[in-house]
Amino acid sequence: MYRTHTCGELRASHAGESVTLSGWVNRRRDHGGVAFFDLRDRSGVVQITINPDLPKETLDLVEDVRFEWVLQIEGLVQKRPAGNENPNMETGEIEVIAKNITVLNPAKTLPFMVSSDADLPDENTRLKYRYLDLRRERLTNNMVLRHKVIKFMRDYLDKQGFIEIETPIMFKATPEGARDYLVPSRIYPGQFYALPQSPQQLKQLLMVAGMDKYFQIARCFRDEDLRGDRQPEFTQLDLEMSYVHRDDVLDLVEGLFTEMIPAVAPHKKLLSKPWRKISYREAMEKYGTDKPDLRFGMELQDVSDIFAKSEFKVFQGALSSGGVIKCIVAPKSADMSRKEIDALTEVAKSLGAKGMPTLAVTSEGVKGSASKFVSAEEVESLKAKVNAKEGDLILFASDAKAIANKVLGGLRVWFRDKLNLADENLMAFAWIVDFPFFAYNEETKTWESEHHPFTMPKLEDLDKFESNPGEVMSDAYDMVCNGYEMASGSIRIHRRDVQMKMFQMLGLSDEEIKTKFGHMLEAFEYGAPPHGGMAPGIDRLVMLLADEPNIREVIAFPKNQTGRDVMADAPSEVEPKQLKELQIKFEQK
RNA sequence: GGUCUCGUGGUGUAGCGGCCUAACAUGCGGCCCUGUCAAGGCCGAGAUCGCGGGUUCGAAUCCCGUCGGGACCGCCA
Repeated sequence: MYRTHTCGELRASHAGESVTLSGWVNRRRDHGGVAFFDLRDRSGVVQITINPDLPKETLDLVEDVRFEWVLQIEGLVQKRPAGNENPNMETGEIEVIAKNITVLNPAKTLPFMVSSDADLPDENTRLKYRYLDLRRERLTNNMVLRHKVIKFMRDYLDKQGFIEIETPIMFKATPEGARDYLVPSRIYPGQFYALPQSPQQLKQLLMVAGMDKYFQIARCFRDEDLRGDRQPEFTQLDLEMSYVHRDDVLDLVEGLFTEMIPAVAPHKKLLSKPWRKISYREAMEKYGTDKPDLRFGMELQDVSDIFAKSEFKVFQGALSSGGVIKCIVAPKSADMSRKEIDALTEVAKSLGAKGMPTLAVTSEGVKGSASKFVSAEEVESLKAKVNAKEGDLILFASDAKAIANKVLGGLRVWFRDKLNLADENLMAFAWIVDFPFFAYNEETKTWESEHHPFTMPKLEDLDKFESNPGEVMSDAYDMVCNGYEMASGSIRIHRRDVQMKMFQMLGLSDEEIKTKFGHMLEAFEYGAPPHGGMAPGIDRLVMLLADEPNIREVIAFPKNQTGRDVMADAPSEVEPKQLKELQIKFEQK
């Protein structure tokens, strides 16, 4: 038997028990006479005490032991001598007096220390030795937290009458949306499976199949460029329900999250119960994004009316070409240096701004790049309207509304980080609702579905489908939290005629519709129930709950920003024989 | 595809034209040490400063290119 207990579970109540432990040497402290090892397993760390009265060969062995050796310890649990307790350790009241030590496996010197997060190595090195990096308490805890989150979801949904159903990883390529990862077929040369961007079609077909309430911890694949919160494969809690309206879905998921957060991450507070519902339009107007961070204010304000007769050419120009003048007020930032303002202007430009006029409210009146061009009356009405106080910095965007919103939304987040405006223990969940159904693509001059092509339009907008597609609202919704999109969902189309119209609006030919989506349309002819669902992203959720800066920290084996697994070195070339079987040849190498 | 940024012993940093024969911490090796918990003390080994080219009397340091990492924009139905 390798062990009778885990390292982290021992407490004062175990005093007097003989135990066997197995684990890694986290630290060693050799005093020449007495020596200590901290033995670690997933459950935690416990101090092993080696007294000098052990046999010589055991003491010689102790001399050789180094960090991360795997040991088996047989010993006696004892309360530590008075004054020697360590309140910083879960097991700090006791120690295990070693009677026998077995080396299960020695270890080479590791490329980095795993017993401390100080001097964290370069991420590439961490990823190359991911199996070592995961030994860190922090990453181990992340894996445990992730397990708890998924376990809670399964238990909760089970109680609510959901069943978990697996859907294929090898499925069919879809024309719209993200790029597909393709899997060549050996049996059908020249044909490909696609890895699902989400189980969207399959879960709808499960509704047609009468499964009623389905969920799955589903892996999704999208071949797009990566970010800190985006991996090529990621995990969603995918769920779908029959005979529901929007609020049935929202209430269910809100209930799940509201109960889950205190259970798995008690230090996190919820912003509000029930969650706010914010229309897409309001989110864009007030926060400049459809995934607002609601942990702080600094809302965008439209001040076009104040500058209707402005002398400032920049403002004039924006208004005369149909744009707006909007601003945000950054608290206690009137003294920002020229250098900082310049750097921030670059941020604004990267978001599409042509410039970034500012007004600093100081005891000696307003200063800043716009101060020369604004009248005293304008300043007074501005200060009153946006509630700017001495020491505040007002930043403007004057442009087409969409650009102004985007720029100020970006600056708002920049100030959040600079001024520490957001409480990191707050989970500011909200629903974004009433999305437009179509988005106009300026490049291709076509209408595209804003969500996905299976989303139900609002019934009252059906007659605007052709006359005014931009005004059609959809029964889609997003869950946002702290500036991240956490989930996306919708009530789906369950009627063949509406789905057909949708595909036609998106410019698909009858032939394309038949070959790409024929199975969906046919399914809808056999009595498809009204249904809807959503899919919360698990990686981002765990990232926020674990206070991690990116989702790689909560994924056991993530890929780097260029989509590479640096541990196994994938993707990699394959044997010519494999390519030949698939009848694949490359034009050049 | 674009913008910004980083690359110095095993690891993390400092150095940013000559004081560099590259510093500090940690890890590593050796010795000492009976109550530590980032144990402590002493000694020692370990880096052609990512790579290539250029400027210069002289380059870790400046310039160009390239490779690799990260952040962001595009992209992500």
